[in-house]
Amino acid sequence: MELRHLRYFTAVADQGSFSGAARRLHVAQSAISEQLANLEHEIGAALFERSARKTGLTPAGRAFLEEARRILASADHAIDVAQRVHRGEAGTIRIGFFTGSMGMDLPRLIRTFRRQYARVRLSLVEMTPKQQWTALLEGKIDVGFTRRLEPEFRSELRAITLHQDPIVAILPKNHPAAPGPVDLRDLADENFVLSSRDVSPAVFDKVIELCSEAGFSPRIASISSVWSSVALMVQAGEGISLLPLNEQQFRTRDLAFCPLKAKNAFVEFVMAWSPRRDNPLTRSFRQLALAHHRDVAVRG
Amino acid sequence: MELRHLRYFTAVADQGSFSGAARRLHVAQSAISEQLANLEHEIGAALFERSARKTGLTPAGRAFLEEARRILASADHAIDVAQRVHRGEAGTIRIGFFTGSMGMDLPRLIRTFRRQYARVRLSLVEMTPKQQWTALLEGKIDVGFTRRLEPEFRSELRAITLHQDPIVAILPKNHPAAPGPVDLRDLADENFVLSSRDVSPAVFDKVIELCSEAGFSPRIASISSVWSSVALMVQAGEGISLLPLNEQQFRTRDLAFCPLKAKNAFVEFVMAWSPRRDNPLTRSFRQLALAHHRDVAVRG
DNA sequence: AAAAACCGATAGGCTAAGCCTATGGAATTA
DNA sequence: TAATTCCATAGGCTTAGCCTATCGGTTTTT
Repeated sequence: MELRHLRYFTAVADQGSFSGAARRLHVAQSAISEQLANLEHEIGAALFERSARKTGLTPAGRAFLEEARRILASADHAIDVAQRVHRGEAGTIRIGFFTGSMGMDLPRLIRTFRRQYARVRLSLVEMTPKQQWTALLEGKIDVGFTRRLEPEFRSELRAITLHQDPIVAILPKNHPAAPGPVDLRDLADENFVLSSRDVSPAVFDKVIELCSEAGFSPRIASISSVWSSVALMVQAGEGISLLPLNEQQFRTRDLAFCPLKAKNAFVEFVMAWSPRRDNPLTRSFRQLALAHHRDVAVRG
Repeated sequence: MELRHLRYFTAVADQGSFSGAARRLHVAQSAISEQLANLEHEIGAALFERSARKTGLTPAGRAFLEEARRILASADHAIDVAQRVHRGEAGTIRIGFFTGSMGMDLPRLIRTFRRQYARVRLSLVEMTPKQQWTALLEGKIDVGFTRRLEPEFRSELRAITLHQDPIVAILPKNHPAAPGPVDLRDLADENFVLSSRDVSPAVFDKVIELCSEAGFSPRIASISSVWSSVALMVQAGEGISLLPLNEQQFRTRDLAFCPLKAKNAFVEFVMAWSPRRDNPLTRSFRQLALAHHRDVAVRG
């Protein structure tokens, strides 16, 4: 079955006549006859009742007509949708985010965008900062809220810094250094519970860098990939941790979050995209995100 | 655009490769290339990003893919629906009825049928008994609840009598003949408000026949096509009326409905259909209607 | 570093699908 | 009865869609 069959079929149904439809479609009547015979043969049921002088639908034909109209309308719609997306008037923006993005008021940005671009769907995909880079390259997401890019991605991806996220020490409530500000040198002999480098090289490397500037290399007791298990470990006395402030989803009563004295204790929160896959729609999303974030930054 | 384009398109989208799709569809890779180039040209937007080694969708392509899948599914569905209707498993039964049919417990029949044939839609069309005959011939309805057929339709249509509907005299409350039983001869000098012969020849002719048997031909004061205006006329003292009992939708306080003494004061309530357009679905509907009516008759 | 493998685009030829004109049978209209 | 209108069918033509083969480009293998 092809759309041609449906076009012919609906034309005949509309006109109530094969030859009438042929005139309307600017083809010979025999073409209509042949195509509809094929269609009926494929379906295995008569769609028309042919009696000389008058042509009407069978019950099966009436049922098929409803569907045929719907399909033809959908076909037009499909082309229209593709064109609108091509022009940047509609579509889906796939957004990568990670736990820490939520602290940055991403939800409010989403709401703002939804209001302004009602025809645009937003699809949110949770990924680690590192996963987002490759996802951007592969075109699995259009924009990523992630950490500063590793050098190997700098040529292929663009990124703009939205925020400097302070790194804090996470200590048991009763730790002598709490509540800070903490000098990292005082923590040199602690065990560290860090988040995996696979999740966010930027954070991991920054932690190592800070420790090294403080004159030691951290003794790593355990590595974890999710915030909740880091919290659990620290509470359990397994060690202490250093993490960006915004990655903490909820403050736990039993933990202290202590600022560091080091002035470069920050990791960047960036919005990244692939210039090679740029398109009008994601461009306007980025623009709005930037404006939105400036707005938030000024308020805060 | 043809369905072929959509089949090729979704295959490529699924396989992530032109040649892969070609293998799956058992055609040459060049055929895929050509057809998709045509499709993209018609839409006016690229649907795929071709880079050697990897082929992915553009944003427009992703949007189009959703629609394409829907359309292909609809096409399968359309064929399926037509086949089911052809086999009598689904479809729409278009039923003609007139005011009097409601008195015959048509609503309950509808409900019963709906329960048993959930996939079948019933479409109810109000028409006069006479309109139903031609509608049956033209295939505008599948079954009609109507009055006895005029002779000219007897060869083309079948009808089965469900009920004999007594004709009653409709008199002002204080009329001397009320509440009956009435001998028609007592009404010979009255003015009559009758319903139009165009609405129901059976009723009109029966009324004339009854009067003629009573030895007079009725003086017709007014002819009306709807019950409510007949009631209005009689209440206003314009005349009296003779109508089938079941065509009265609601009893009005100011009117008397009086049985006649004549023993043939009946018109038939019939179910009619066109044997030429018969199909399994309407056949089973008729069967159920018959059983249902027997049931009602026994109870009453 | 060269070779092999794989990708999609393109060219040229072939075939069959779809269209055309012409005709025929059936029913309606003049 | 003749003329008209309907749809089906036959036969021929054109072209759309498919095939094979090849090319340039990239990745993978050797």
